[in-house]
Amino acid sequence: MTIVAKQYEYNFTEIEKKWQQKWEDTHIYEVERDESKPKKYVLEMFPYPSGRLHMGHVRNYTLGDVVARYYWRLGYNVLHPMGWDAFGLPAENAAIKHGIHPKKWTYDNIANMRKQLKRMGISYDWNREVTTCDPEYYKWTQWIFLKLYEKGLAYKKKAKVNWCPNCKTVLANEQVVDGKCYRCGTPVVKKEIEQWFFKITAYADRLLEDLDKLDWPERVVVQQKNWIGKSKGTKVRFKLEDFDDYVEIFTTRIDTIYGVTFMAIAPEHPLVEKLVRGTPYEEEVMAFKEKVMNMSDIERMSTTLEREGIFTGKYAINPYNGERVPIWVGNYVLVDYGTGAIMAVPAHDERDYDFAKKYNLPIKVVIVPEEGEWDFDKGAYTEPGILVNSGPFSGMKSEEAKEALTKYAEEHGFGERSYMYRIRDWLISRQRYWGAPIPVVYCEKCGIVPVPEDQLPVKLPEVVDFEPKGAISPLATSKEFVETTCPICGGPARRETDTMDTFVDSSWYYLRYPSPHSEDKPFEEEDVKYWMPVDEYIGGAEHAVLHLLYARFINKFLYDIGYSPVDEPFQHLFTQGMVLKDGAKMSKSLGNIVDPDEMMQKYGADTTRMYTLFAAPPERDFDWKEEGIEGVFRFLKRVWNTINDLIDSVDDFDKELPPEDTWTDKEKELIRKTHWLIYRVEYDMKDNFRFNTAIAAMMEYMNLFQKIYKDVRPEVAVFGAKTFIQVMAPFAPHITEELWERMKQPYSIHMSPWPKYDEKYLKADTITVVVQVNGKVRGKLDVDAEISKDEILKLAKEIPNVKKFLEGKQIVKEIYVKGKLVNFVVK
RNA sequence: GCGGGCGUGGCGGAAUUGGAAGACGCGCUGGACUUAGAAUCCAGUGGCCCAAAAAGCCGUGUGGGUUCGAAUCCCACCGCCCGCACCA
Repeated sequence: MTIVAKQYEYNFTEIEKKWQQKWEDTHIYEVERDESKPKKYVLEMFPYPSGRLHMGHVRNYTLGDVVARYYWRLGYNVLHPMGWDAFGLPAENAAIKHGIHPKKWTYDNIANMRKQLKRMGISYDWNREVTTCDPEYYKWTQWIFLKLYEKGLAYKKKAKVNWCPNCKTVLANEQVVDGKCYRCGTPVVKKEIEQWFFKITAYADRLLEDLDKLDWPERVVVQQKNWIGKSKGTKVRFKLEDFDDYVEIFTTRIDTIYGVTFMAIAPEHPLVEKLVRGTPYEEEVMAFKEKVMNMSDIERMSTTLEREGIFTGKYAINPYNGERVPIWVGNYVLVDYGTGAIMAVPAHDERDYDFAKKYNLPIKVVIVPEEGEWDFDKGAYTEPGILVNSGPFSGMKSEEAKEALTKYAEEHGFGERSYMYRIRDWLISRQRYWGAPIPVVYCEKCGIVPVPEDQLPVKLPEVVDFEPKGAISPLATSKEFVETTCPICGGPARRETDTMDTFVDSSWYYLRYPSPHSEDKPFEEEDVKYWMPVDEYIGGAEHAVLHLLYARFINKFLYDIGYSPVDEPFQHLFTQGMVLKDGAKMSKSLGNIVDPDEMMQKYGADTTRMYTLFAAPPERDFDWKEEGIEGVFRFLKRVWNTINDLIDSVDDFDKELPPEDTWTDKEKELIRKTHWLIYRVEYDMKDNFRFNTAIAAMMEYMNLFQKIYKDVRPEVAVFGAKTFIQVMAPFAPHITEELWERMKQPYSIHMSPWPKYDEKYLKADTITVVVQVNGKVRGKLDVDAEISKDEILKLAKEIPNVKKFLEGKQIVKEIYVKGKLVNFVVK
């Protein structure tokens, strides 16, 4: 048993500082476009500069760093940049609360967080730092707006929009979760205001189809698919009985149209008023409409809300069979989906069924199951089946009937094939100060006039009254900002005072890193052509339908107008799990925050990094445990002591391994394990970043190394130690760099080639074969790897314990799985 | 309700994809070194049976199935997490 005699002081603070300085001085992580080398673009979602890094950031950026460092070692030219999603409400709130200017607040926070990231030893190319609130950046955010406007994809309209009374601004649909503001949780209310929108719906089909090209987590893909919510169906126009007008409906179940017994329209539908005006129904119907419209979104969206409705007194005609169909107003019909009106088929739709039961409307069966019976007293039959009572279409199967009925509608001009989407256009105006101004002016003569490109950026004025004013942006208080001249006629004009949603800023930042200093273009063609797409994008899954959808949209647009070289920006997406404490998300109010600075001070950056990787598989949530980080700290100290002890006893660190035929058993064991380690870590890197098991392999290796390094020749031990720290370098960059230097190796370990394993050392010459009888382990054999089946079966039968179980039985089958096990099946 | 994921020791988690369940770490127990502790090192650690060991039996949410062999595949059920949810 060998015990490390000496303890070496592991002064991580000094070591980490020393190397961070040297990396910076020698610019080793700075990268240039180089067509002669293969590239990798590794990107982590940039943070909002809140002022302090949290453990979620530490985990996120450590993951990215390991990947980036690994790719460097494989010989790639690696782009690994960092920046700041620097516009946003908290800066403005700080200004209101503490009287600090949002700009100062933001830049102070950035300075602190940049320091924290450097202290973590992340391999960023800081020359490429991008800050979205920098006029040199938002100039191009505004430019993108102008390009969208030019193509008719940015437009202004008066709309009922989501308003957060707490944040005092409007929100996009994606930013409303369960009827509440995604940021502060306040229930949103509807407000009718003129707002700017981006026409993301024009890209709905491509955003949907191209999901198949991406190497993304299923979960995120599914979320985007649901959000886009495409469904295939048929539009049908039902003529009104008393007017020269019609009700248009959308249905995915045109095969049930002979079963229509009423129609239901949304209370907000413009037809409602027209149908009942001046009739005895008017008063009641309008009262019902009021009642429904006064409900909050939360109430209205509630699944427990009872289906209610009211008859309008009017009828429409089913164009297929000429039947008169009563028109109702229903609270369950949504004005902003489909056409805001439905054909109701109680026999084959649960909602219509409930409604019909409640108001005693007829239930007409037009679909029966292909096999078996359906009891319509119990509920609607909503599955496909065979059509009955459907005129000439009776007897057809649902799928076939859908085609035939749609074709019929098209031929007779009262309907056609149609697709509906759940996704709405992206509302991008915000009534707040700290954002990129929308580059538009309003001229009395010329109307809406986009600011010419050569006048960008439209700069934010420094002095304004930040106090929110309701539906008016704080920018409106700045006379100097608002009052301008029209770029067309030169007459007096007013600037748009709303700013853009911060998700616009972050929808293209990955394109800026390749050319962060470009002055007359958002980015250079050769740069993005070389670097794009992002090969590895790492961040939280909470952005599934926010940032990740917006970024895909904006990139597609830039691709279409010839700027982005790729139609999808993020080839591979990795969504990491959260860091919890005591089973809950860390938060100030719960008082369960673990501070990264504190951890780095107590254990060092290497330990903190490795613990966040070791604690759990990276895609899973994990609970922060002080004992856990101590375990990793112990491991690094063990590495430090052992390798320093070796270093003390060796002079020449560059000696070749001795010839293979002279290797002792222990040397052979250590050399084999070394190859195994490289293989294991590579395997885990490739298999979805399984860094937890990669680190486990390093620990396993160290356990063996420590046991036998004194019993092997120095060159063998040095080979093992060098390989080990080379493999560990992407995970713990400082301690490995220090040990590398102490082994007199050329700077820097992080630019040294990744070690290679040799297959032949992965297989041992002797293997342990398990011997089973009827599937139960009864013995083991250590045998030569190349042993024949006959031989091993013979040996197996001689094991006393196996013999015991074979005695008096008849062997019906003998199984030998090469290198693994023998199984005797006996009776 | 629909869709997706998961369920393994006291805990976090392994199991190279159908072949020794529990790697690695934490925790715990015993020991060495120490006046003592911390640190470090060594040994042990799924349960049952046993004074102990060997041998044996049980064991991957539950019940069934396929297979020589199942944590892994199939069916049913239970529980947890995530997403969607009157979408016509």
